[in-house]
Amino acid sequence: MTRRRDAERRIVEAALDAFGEHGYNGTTTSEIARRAGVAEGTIFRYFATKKDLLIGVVAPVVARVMAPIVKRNLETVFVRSYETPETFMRAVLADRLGLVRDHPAIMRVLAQEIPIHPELRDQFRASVFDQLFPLALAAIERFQRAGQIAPDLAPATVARIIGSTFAGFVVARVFLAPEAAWDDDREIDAMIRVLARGLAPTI
Amino acid sequence: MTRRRDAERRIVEAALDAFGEHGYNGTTTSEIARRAGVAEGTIFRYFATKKDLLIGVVAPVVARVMAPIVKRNLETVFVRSYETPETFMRAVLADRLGLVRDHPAIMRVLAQEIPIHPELRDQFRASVFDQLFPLALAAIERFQRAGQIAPDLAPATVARIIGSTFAGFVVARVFLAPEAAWDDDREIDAMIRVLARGLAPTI
Amino acid sequence: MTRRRDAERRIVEAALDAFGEHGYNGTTTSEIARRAGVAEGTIFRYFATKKDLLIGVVAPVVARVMAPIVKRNLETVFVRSYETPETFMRAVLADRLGLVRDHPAIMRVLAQEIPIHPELRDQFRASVFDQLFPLALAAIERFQRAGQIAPDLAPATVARIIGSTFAGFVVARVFLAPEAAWDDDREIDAMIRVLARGLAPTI
Amino acid sequence: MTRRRDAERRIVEAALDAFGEHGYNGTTTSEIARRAGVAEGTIFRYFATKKDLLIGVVAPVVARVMAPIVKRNLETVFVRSYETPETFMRAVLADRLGLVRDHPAIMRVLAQEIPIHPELRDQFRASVFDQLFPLALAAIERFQRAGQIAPDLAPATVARIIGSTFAGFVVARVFLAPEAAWDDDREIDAMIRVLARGLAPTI
DNA sequence: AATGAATGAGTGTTCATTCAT
DNA sequence: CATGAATGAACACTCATTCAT
Repeated sequence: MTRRRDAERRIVEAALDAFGEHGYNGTTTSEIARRAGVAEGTIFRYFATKKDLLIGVVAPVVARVMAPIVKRNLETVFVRSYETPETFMRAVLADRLGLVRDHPAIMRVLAQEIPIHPELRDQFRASVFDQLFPLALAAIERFQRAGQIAPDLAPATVARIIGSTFAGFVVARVFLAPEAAWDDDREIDAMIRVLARGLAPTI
Repeated sequence: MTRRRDAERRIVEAALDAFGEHGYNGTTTSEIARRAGVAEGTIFRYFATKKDLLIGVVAPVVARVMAPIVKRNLETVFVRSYETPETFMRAVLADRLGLVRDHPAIMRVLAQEIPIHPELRDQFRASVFDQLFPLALAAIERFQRAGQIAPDLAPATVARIIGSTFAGFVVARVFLAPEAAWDDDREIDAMIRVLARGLAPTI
Repeated sequence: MTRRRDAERRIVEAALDAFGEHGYNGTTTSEIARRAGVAEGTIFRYFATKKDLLIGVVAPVVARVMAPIVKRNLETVFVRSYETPETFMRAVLADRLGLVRDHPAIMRVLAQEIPIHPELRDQFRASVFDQLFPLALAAIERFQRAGQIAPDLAPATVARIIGSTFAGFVVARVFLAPEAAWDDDREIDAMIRVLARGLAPTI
Repeated sequence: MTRRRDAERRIVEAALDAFGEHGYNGTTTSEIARRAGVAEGTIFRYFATKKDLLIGVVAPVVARVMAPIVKRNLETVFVRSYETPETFMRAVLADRLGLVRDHPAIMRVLAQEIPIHPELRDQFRASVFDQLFPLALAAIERFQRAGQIAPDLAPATVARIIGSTFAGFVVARVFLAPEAAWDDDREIDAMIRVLARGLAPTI
């Protein structure tokens, strides 16, 4: 039993690593088997096809890992009334950065394969995007009504600017230069400060 | 000559489209030949291997299309002394958005294949990133010395925030929702305003 | 012991059914295991290889089921002096039809696999054909000497005509149209009558 | 062009031989390629799947070789008013024997694979059986009305007896003992005589 | 120069067989 | 003994590349 779960887990991890390095189409099942330390046939005991390793392993990880975390953390984040946009953004960023730091390989594979596989795209859109975006818009509008974010900015634009800034940091931090000496607190402070002032209403 | 260049051009365009849709590894040379309206063997008269269609077609497009434009436009952009960060950012954004709008397929393929092919990554880094980033940092530092951008922000952080915000807009605009009704001027105004205020020194 | 024999019997029956439906090469051991309600490994406790399920199960069935019945019934049939070819043919046909009706699946598998597996062919030829044919020829010659079958017909030809006519009925009856409403007695009467008259000496 | 047709023909012949020897499922595409003297990939230039080698080569041969010959020869055979059942049966047997003698391998493969592949069975039934049987029944009924075949015999039974007798000869002649010294004329005479007398009305 | 048929190494997948539990 | 997870050789099929025309 331990063995079994162990083999499946090793296959999934090997597939993630390999997909991340060479892409889905550039990865052979024999390489996954070699990396996982199992026979090639063993892969197909757990996943009927190679695509099931993507859809059935990467995507469920989206659903299971992302959605719950998203729901649990972000809902409290968004529902909870933050006093200022700063504290709001700081909470969101901490959550998202933690998520990516915990699952960098999955994020990487997702980013690479989503443009190519419509199934992945649909699943990702439905399970993640459609749940996050409305919550974010609602929170932004609340801050606009409270006079803490400029009311003439379209909420979608605000969300995109915040999201882009965070995503840029996460991508640079985790993918582009993971080995650089990052001072996370300083970076986060800088981003929060720039965004908070930039989004504030004109006095 | 015209004939020849014509065939080569059609092959390159066909490869770009196909790579963009199915990725490099998910595209067959026979599909490229079919799309280009040439025989499969003809492809190999112009490109010794399939990878040369990526390295030798996509990447040279990076070098030829990006670098010159980059050099010509951005150098003037960066060298020219802008009066305010607003005008600076507006010029940069206009240039980058134009570039992506003119070559969306190449951008897409680049984004997809760069994580997979080290050669592409190196070439891109050398020809684009290494040329842009120092110029951007220099401009930002100039604004900081002029008291127009907060001096306590790390120039690299500033560059990343600006770049992320612009990239987020471009990605949404060109790739994620190209069919939506975008009011480019309004979006650009919003981004510039948020960034300018956010980056401004504390009074 | 009962258990064991029970499992073995279920495996054999499952194999027969599956071989009959998809052929030997088209049947997987896992399907046999599923049909038999045993684990895949259990099959190999009783039969060292898959081929032993054909050679060692189907063929022994030929030897055990066919030969004894053959010997017991047909020897009495052939040895016993029938008064007329009609009664002789009627006895043979009844016996053969009963055999096929009792073991239709084995007959079917035999017919399908004999052309492919030389071992099966040899075993079948030795255990069945070589025992039947001489007896049949002897009986026919006896009738010819008794003036009940035309003496100018080659005994082998007579045997073949009788055998073909019976086989055609059996095949149609058991395999081609098993669900049709057959009036066995009428069909048998017709065949016997046609053969008896056709084989009778010219007056 | 000659080359091309030559390769396709060699593949078909190699497939026929191999299927005949080891059955469809027992034959590998690499063996077919080796026998045909082409690369394995070449097979798939002409036949998209291995099954197309069966369906698309064997079955069309049924349709093309059998049906036309059937239509041309047998229709004239059946439509033409024969004076006696003897001449009728002699014509039918000559035609069928010729067909099998010309395409023994295809007949063999058909016999082996028809029980396993429903597509083949349906195609064979529709293109051959459904066309032959009604014609045969009509001819038999004509002879019964003319008082040349016993009227109390069911036409289907008569057809089956004639067909079985012929099939038994063909099978023995072409498949079981192709190397034996056969006196075809004598065998045919014997069969025709036995059947004609056997089927004749009681005086 | 252009073609596209031929190639064969390589791919995802299957399955008879083994063996630790 | 029975099990069924693991195995890996073998399979049908693909596709970048070659080359005779």
